[in-house]
Amino acid sequence: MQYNHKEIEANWQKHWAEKQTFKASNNSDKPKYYVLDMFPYPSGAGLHVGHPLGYIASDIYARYKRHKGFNVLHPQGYDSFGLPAEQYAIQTGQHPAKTTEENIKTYRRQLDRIGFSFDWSREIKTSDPNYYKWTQWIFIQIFNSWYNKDTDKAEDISTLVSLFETAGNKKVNAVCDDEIQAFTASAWKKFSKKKQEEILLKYRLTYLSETEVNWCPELGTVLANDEIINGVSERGGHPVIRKKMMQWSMRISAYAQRLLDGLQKIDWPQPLKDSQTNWIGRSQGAMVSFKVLPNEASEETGPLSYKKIEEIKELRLNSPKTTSLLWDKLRKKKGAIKFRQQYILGGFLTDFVCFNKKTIVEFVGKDDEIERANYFASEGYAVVYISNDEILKNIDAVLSKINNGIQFPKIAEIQKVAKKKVKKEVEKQIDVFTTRPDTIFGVSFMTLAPEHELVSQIVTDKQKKAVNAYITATAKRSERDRMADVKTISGVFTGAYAEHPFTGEKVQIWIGDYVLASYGTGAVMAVPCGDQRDYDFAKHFDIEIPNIFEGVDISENAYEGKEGTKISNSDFLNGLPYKKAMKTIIYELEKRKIGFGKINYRLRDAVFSRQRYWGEPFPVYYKNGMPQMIDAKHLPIELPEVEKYLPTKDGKPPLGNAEVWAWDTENNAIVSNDKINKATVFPLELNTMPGWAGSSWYFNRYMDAKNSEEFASKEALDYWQDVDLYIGGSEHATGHLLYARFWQKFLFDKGIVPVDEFAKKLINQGMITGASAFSYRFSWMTVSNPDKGFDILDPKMPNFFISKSIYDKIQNGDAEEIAKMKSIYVNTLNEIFSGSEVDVVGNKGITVSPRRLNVSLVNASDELEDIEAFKNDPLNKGYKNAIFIGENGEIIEGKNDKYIVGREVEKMSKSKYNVVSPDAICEEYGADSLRLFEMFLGPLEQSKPWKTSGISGVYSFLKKLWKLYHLGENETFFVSEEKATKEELKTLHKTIKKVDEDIANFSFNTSVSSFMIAVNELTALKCNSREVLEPLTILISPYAPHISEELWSKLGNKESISTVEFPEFDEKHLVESSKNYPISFNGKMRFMLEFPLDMSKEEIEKQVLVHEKTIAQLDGRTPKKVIVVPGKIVNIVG
RNA sequence: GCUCAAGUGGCGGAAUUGGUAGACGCGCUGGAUUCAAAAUCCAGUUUCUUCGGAAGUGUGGGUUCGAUUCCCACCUUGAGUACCA
Repeated sequence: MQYNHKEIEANWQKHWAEKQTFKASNNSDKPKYYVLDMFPYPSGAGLHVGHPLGYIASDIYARYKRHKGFNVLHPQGYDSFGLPAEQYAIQTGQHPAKTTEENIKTYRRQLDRIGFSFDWSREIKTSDPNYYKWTQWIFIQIFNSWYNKDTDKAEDISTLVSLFETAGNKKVNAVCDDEIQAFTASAWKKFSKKKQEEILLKYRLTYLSETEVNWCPELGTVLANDEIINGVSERGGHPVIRKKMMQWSMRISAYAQRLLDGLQKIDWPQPLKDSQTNWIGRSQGAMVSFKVLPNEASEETGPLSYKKIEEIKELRLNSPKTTSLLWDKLRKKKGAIKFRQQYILGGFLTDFVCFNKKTIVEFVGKDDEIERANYFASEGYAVVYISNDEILKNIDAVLSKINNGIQFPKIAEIQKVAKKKVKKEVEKQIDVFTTRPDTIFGVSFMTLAPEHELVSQIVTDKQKKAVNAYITATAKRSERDRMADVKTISGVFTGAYAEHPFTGEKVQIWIGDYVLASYGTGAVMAVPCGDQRDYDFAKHFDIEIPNIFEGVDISENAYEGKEGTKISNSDFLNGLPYKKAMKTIIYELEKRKIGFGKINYRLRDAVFSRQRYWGEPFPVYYKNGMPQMIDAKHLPIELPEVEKYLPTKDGKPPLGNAEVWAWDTENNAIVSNDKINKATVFPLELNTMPGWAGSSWYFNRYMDAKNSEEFASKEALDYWQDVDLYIGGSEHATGHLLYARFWQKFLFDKGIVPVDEFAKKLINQGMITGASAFSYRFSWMTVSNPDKGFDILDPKMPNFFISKSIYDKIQNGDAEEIAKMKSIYVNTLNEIFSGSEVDVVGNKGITVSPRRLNVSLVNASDELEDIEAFKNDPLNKGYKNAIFIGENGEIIEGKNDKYIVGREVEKMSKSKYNVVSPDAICEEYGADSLRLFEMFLGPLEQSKPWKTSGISGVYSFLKKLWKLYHLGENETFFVSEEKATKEELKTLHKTIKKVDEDIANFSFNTSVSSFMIAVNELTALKCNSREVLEPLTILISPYAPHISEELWSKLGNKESISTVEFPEFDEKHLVESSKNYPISFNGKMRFMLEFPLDMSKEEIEKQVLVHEKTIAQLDGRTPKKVIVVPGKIVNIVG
C-alpha cells in the first residue's frame, strides 16, 4: 500500500477524538507539564499557514513530554470577545455571539485537520458566560482590595477600613490617589457613608476616576496605550484624541516594582523583557524642592489656566437669566465694592466676588457647597447666599442682602486672611524629579509644563500675556502635532524666580512644552550642561550654561555621560565621581529636608472601561452615583440584548440601548430600565471590560475549566501551578503579557493562585510572511489615425506582460531591450488590427507597472505555467486578451518560452493575494507534511517567508520514510526481526541524540533535517530491521504523528504511540576507533588524514609532517609550530 | 534619537563550549525511466581558476596556532519606543 495521507490522517484524527487520547488528568503520579499556546481571536478570515506555526511547535513539545513520562496539560480555547465581531454586527445587525460561534467552528475544523494533541475537554471561550462569570468575579476581588506598601501586597479593603477606624489615614502606607486629604479616626467615623465610599474608591485596586483617555471618535471607544501606534488606532488607523471621561482604571502602578523584579526569575526572551522594562520605565533619582521667590504677582490678579478660561467662556454664554439680571445690578458698583463675575478662587468658580471687601455672592444648592464654604472661610471670605427665586421675586431685596454682607465682615476672619497670606507667599515651591541630583549645581533655570498648576500663581504681570498666549497655543495642539515636531524649541519666561536650594541664587522659571505634565511632577530643574534638551533650550533662549564637569568641553553639546568624569564648581560635591556624588547629594537633600531619594515609574494605571458591546459587562450598579458590586453569587451578569450596537444618541456606550439593564437589589435580578423609579432598582454600568480582561487569567481556568463553583479548584491550581512553556507572538509584550502578570500577582497576593508568575518559560514564534508574486504590465501610449477608427478601448486591445528579467533590464534602462519590446508591441497591435486599416505607432514614454497576482498560480520555479488559469482568475477579469512575453523576449505560445514572476516578501494578507490556507496544504500534502514543513522553514523565533513549493521536500521525505517499512512494487508492509547492523544503530542513536538536544533547544528545524539524514542513510543501508525502525517511528511521532501512529499500529502495537517511552540514547553506538583529521595550514583546511583516536599528539605530529601532501603544501618552508588537538584538528603554522 | 535583534550560495537555512563554512531542503543543470507528462532514481550545483589551486560568512580593524562564533568601530535591515527630566 502506498502512503495515503488523506486516509491515514482522517482515521487517526477520528481515533484520537473518540478515545480522548490527549485528555489530561488532574491527578497523576507522573510529573506535570503544562504547555500553552496564546489562544486565538477567531476572526472571520480563518487560519492561514502563519497561524499554526506556534501551535505546531508547542504540540511537538507536548507530545515529546508525554513520551518522556510527563502528565501533560495542553489545552486550547478562544479569546472570543473583540472589536471585529462588533463592527460586523454594526454593519449587518448580526449578533456578535452568532458570528463568533461560526468563526470558532471554522477555526476548530481547521485546527483539527492539523492533528494537534489538545485536550479539548478543557476548551474555553472568553465570551462564554460560564467563563466571564469568573472574569467578573476577579473584578470584584480587585475592587475589594487595596495595596499596602508596608506588607507589599494587595489586601482586603476591610483591613484598610479598620486602619481608618483606629488611626485615620495618616499612617496608612498605600498606593492610592495622590490627592487624598488627611483625616483622623474620629473624622472617618463622622463621614457620611457616601463620603467614606468616595475615599475608599481612591484606595481600591480598581477605581473610577475622571481620566484623560485616548478617545477614538471613528471607533467610538477608548483605546489603551498599546492599542495606539504612531498616534492612530492600531485597528483601522483612525485618529485618536485626548478626552476626559469617567472610567474604571486598574492600579497596575502598584505592582510596577514587582513586575520588574519578577522578570528576573522567568525564562522569557530578552527583547520581550526589555520592552516590559522600558514600558515600566523605572528611574532612580531624587525629588528636590525649589522655593519660589515672592514677586508682585498675587493670586487674584494672576492669569487663569487655559482649562479654566475655556470653562468660564462656556459658562458666560450659558449664564441663566437670573445671573445676568443680578450682574446688571452688581457691575454698576465701583471702587472699593467692585464685583467680578465668575472668578476662580482656589479651584472654585465663584458666581460673584468682591476682592476688596472679601465677599462672595453665591447661588445656593451647589454640589460641593460644603467644601466651597470651608475653603472660602479659610481664605477669609464672607459668603452671601442667594437663590433664583429671590432674584425673580425682588431683586432689590437681594441687593440689600448683599450690601449687608459686605458691610459686616467678621473681624477674626480678616486677621486669619492676613496671616494666611503671608504664609502662602513663603510656601510656594516647585517640586521636581531628577535622575541626576548630582548635577544640581549646574541648574541655571527651571521649566514647568504649560499645564502646571503653579504657572498661574507665579507669573508676573509683565509676562502674563505671553504666558497665556503660550498656554492657549499649546492646548490647541494635539498630541500628534506635539509628537510630530520634536525638534522645535518653544517656551516662555514666567518672570518669576526660584531660589537655588544650595547656592541661594536666583533661578529663572520658564514654561515649555517639552516638559510633560503627566510625567514626574510636570516640572524639571534644567541642567543645560548635562542634558541635551536643557542645553538646546538654554542656547535657544540665551540662558547661561554653567559647566560643572571637570575637564569636559560643553561648547557644542551637553555632556550626558555618568562615569568617567568628576563634578566641579559644585561646593561639597567637587571632585566626586558620579556614584559618590549621587549618594552625597541625596544625603544632603534629606538632611536639609529639601528633597529625598525617589524612584519614579513611567507605567500608568490601565484604563479598564470600553464603550463597546462585545465585552464582559461589569458586575456593577450605581447607587447615589457610587459604584456597588453585585454579590458574587449572582454572577454571571450576562450581556443584555440590544437593538443597535452603536453608541446611543446622547453618547452613552452601546449598552445604553438595552431596555432591560437595571439591577433590582430586592430580588437580585436584572430588570427592565423602567423600574428604575422603584427604591430598590438601580442603573447598571454601561461600559464593558477591555479585550485583555479575559486573557489575563485564562491559563488558570484551563486547570479546571468546567468548575461552576470556583474560579478553579484549589487542588487543580496546586497540582498544575503554572505554565511550563508558553508560546505566542511578541506583539503582546506590553499588553496581554504585562496585564496577565499583574493579575497573577494580585491573585497570588489574595491566596487564590499558588505562584506569582504564571509562565516559567516563554517563546515568541516568528511571523510567517507571504511571498507575493508580481507580473509586469508593459504599455506604450499609442495613438494612430483616430479618423480610421482606432479605439484604445477596443475589446481586442491586448495587455502585455513582460517576464521578470525583461522587467529588470527595462528598469535598468537597457535601451536595446526597450526598443525590442516597443517593436513587439507595435507589430502585435498592427497584426491584431490589420483588418481595420489601423496603423499603430507608439508615442510618448513606455510604462511598466508591477501588478500582484494570486500566488497559487505560480509554480515552484516562480513560473506562471498556466496562462489560461491566469486569464480565468477573477482577479484578472480585465486581462482576457493578455499577451505574455517570456524570459527570452518571445511571445509565449505553448512551450517556446516561460514567464517568470517577480517575488517580494510581505505580510500575509488577503489584499496582497499571498495568503495560503492550511486546508489546501492538508488536502494536497497532508497535515504531517504541513507540520514538518512549518518547522523546517527555519528557527521558530525568526520571521520567514512561506513558499509552498518547498513543501515537496518534506513530502518526499515522508514517502521515503514509508518505503523503509515496505517492500517491493506494491509496497507491502514488511519489517525484519533480524539484529540491526552497527551502521544502522549508529544512524539511529545519532538521530536520537540530535533530536533530544534539538527539542531541548527548541531547534525544530534541525531535527527535521536530521530525520531526513537518518532516512536517507537507512535507505542507503537498505535497513529493514524492527530494532531500528520501531524506535525511529517514536522519534518522528511528535513531528509527524499521523504517519507514525499508522506505522506503529502496522508494527503490531495496540496502544497509541503517543504514550510510549521515548527511545534512550546509548553512547556505545557512536564510539569510533579512528578519526579523519582535517589538516590545516594557518587555519585553512587543506586535506584529511585518518589516525586512530588513541594515537598520541606527538605521533600524529610526526606522521603528518612526513606526509607527502604536507611536504608539498609547505613547499620547502619549515613549520614554525604544529598544533594537534586530539580528536579534532591538526594546524600547521608555516 | 534611544533600546534590542539580525546580516552566510539563486532561495529557506546549518555549523550548540573558537577547531573541516555552506549540513538538510527548495530551485537550477545533466542523465536514467516513460510514447509523453507527473512521480521516482542517479550525478552535479559558493565564487574565481592557468584545473595545480586560490579567495570567501555586511565593511574595516583587533585578540588567537586557528574567528561565521570573542572584542572595537562603522554600514545595512527589521522590531520596539519616543521630548520620561
